[in-house]
Amino acid sequence: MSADSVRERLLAGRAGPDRASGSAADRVHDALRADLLAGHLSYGERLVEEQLAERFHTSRTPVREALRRLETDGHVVRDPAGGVRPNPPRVSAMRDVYAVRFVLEDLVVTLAARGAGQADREALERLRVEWLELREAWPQLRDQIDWPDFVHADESFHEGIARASGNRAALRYLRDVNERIRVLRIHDFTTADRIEATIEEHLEILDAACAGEVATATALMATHVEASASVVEARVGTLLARMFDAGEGEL
Amino acid sequence: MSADSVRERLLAGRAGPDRASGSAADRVHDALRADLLAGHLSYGERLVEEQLAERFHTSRTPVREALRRLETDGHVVRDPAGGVRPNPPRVSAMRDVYAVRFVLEDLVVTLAARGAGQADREALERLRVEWLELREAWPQLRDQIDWPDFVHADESFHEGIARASGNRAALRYLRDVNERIRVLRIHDFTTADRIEATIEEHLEILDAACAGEVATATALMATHVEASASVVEARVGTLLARMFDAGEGEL
DNA sequence: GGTCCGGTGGCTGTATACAGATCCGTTCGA
DNA sequence: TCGAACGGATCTGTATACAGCCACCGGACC
Repeated sequence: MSADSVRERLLAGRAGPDRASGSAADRVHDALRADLLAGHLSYGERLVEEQLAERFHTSRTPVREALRRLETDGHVVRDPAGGVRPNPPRVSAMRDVYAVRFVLEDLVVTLAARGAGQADREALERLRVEWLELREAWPQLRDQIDWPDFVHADESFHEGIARASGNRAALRYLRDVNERIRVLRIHDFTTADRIEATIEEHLEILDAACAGEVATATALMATHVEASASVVEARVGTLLARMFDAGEGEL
Repeated sequence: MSADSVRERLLAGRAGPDRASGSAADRVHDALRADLLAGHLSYGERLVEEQLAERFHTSRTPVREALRRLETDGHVVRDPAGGVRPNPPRVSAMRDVYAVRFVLEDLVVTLAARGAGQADREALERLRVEWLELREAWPQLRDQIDWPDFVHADESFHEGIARASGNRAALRYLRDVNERIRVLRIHDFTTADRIEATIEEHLEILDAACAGEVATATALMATHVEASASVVEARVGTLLARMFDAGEGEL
């Protein structure tokens, strides 16, 4: 397996499902979501349907729908004065979502490691092979990718576990959780150390899960998610402080 | 506290937030949701924007929005042939959602019983008083209410715990969980026995939580939710079998 | 008889006009 | 000078027309 193909897979989920061929509502939604995640919109800025329609060369109808979707995903909040504005990240809200993530990740890794179905076990094994390849390829990749993009590889790992759990509801809720904390988790992988540690942790979890060692797998997963939460909280704390100083957002 | 006022509180949440004054989209959404929960729509029936607009004396625009909301709440699914149709309940999907509910209820009761904040502790105490009153009033209420309506009282108990946990994300996800299993949970409270047992279990949980006995509270909550799952699954199993015999839905 | 192809109806996606609510500035009066 | 009412700008909610897609159906050809 070449480093290039691993790199391709790693970057595949970067912008989410890249549906250039989708409806106008999809286009607007994806574009705004990307802007929000990249921090291109300041938190005071109001997003007004008419203006967005003009910007995306479409009418208000698709824009309306896109804004509603962004709202239910927690990316924007309604402004009493009309329109919506980017939902400023708060440390307290992040802690709440992470607490939910802990218990959901524990649930899916338990189910996956218990491995009732043959198909689930095989899915775990495939995931393990992928991450073995990624570890192999990392020395070459580290100069070729923007490290924050690694968050998408990380998400695909956790999504893989959730799939292997066979619990579709848990998968759906974990996706929602990821959607809500992605804007912050981008700040997780900013050093090579963090990425290399993450790769090792993922492989340890997969080893335990594939071996059916439920207790080991859940313990490792708890440590893994805990570490991510700590790193993100530390980084985000200083980030929010900086934005606050700059008068860009409210805490 | 009179039985009447308890009854009033108990039935308050019956139809969800009853916003007769809301937008047309809200009206359509609430009406369709009520129909779906009451089982007034057969699972084969396609809901088409134009027809619904005529039925509710409005245009397609609010109907569109209502259908999208019902879709994200899992009440309807898109039909490849156009429109949406009621999402037929499946036992396997119910088990998945209940597995998520287990871990979320465990999380919130843990947080609530740990009771970091004074306000949370007071909220728990108020909830306990409400259920003491409900137990008191039950002998009179049992002839005055449709027992399935008790599901709304039950939900308000669990929502109260989630509020007292102080974790807004968990509260949001539990609301979503409730939204998805309500159509089935209606079949939980069809006997006086079940209702009386539920009241006692709620009070035991609240006693433990108010006393800060975390382990006891979580154990009681687990037993409580487990019992609900069993009862619902048994009832729903026969219900789905009957619908299937009648050719109304697909499994 | 089966399969492929083109027509056709139905439904969604989108554009656009209009109505109603709300907020802000201004002006008039005390 | 302060307050209240008026007016206008702005934005969302809703109605409606139009365009395009897609499944379904019927017929022709293999």
